Amino acid sequence: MSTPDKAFFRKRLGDTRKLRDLNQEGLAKKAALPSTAISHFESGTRKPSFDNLRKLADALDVSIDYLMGRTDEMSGNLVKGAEIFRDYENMTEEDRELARDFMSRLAERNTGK
Amino acid sequence: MSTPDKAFFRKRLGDTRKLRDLNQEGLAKKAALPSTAISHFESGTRKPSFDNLRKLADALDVSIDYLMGRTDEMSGNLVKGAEIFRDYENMTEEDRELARDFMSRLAERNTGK
DNA sequence: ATATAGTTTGACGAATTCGTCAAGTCGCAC
DNA sequence: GTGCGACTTGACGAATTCGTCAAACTATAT
Repeated sequence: MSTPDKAFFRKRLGDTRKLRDLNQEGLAKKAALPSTAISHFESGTRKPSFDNLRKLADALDVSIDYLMGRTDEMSGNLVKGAEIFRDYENMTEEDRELARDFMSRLAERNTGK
Repeated sequence: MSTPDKAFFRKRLGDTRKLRDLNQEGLAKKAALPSTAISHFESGTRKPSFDNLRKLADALDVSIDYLMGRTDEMSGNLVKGAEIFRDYENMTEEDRELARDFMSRLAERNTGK
């Protein structure tokens, strides 16, 4: 289950980058990182920090679990509107019901239900 | 933009740990980490390294993307409240703005911001 | 052979996390 | 009040990553 191998990460990072038609410099730019950092990651001399891991996943539009070899699904369900989920978690259950109603009503306008 | 703030990880870690009926010591043992490390993570004074992030996700049996707030999926099953995401994706961008506004307003009642 | 693009490698000080430990806080039971 | 379990906080040296930079290597194309 667990994949304690950083070799997985190295390979997945490089493969995904090429899949996106990016060279290291291109990915570096998208992720706001120095291109040497990308090289260090792909050649296995460094492991990314918490923040940089997220930058990479964001730039490549894949899940972190995929990059780390914990799943074979590239993107699962990436959150598009993460902020509303954050809001949702910060509500009382009472307000959550309000929120669910409101959301479903807006959605119904398009699903024509 | 699509990057949840660091507070998200803190909250998810603690919430998931409690969901698994573990105290910090219990999670520490499962993840082979000192319990003080768990505390530092949940109180936000440290961010986990590449290796420790995986240990936490393995011990809690959730995806790393969930812990980091990049997805609404814990492992394979949809989390409560996920239906609002389906709704969100079915809206026009115009309505999404309405939705975001409404959600943040409800959340603000509790975050006091 | 020369040039260029892509990548690798290693060094440097700065910053952060590492595990370990001690001491402190908080709530709750007795 | 006393004790206890759960959690927090801060310090310490060790280890690792950070960004920056320079140098070297590998193809490929001219």
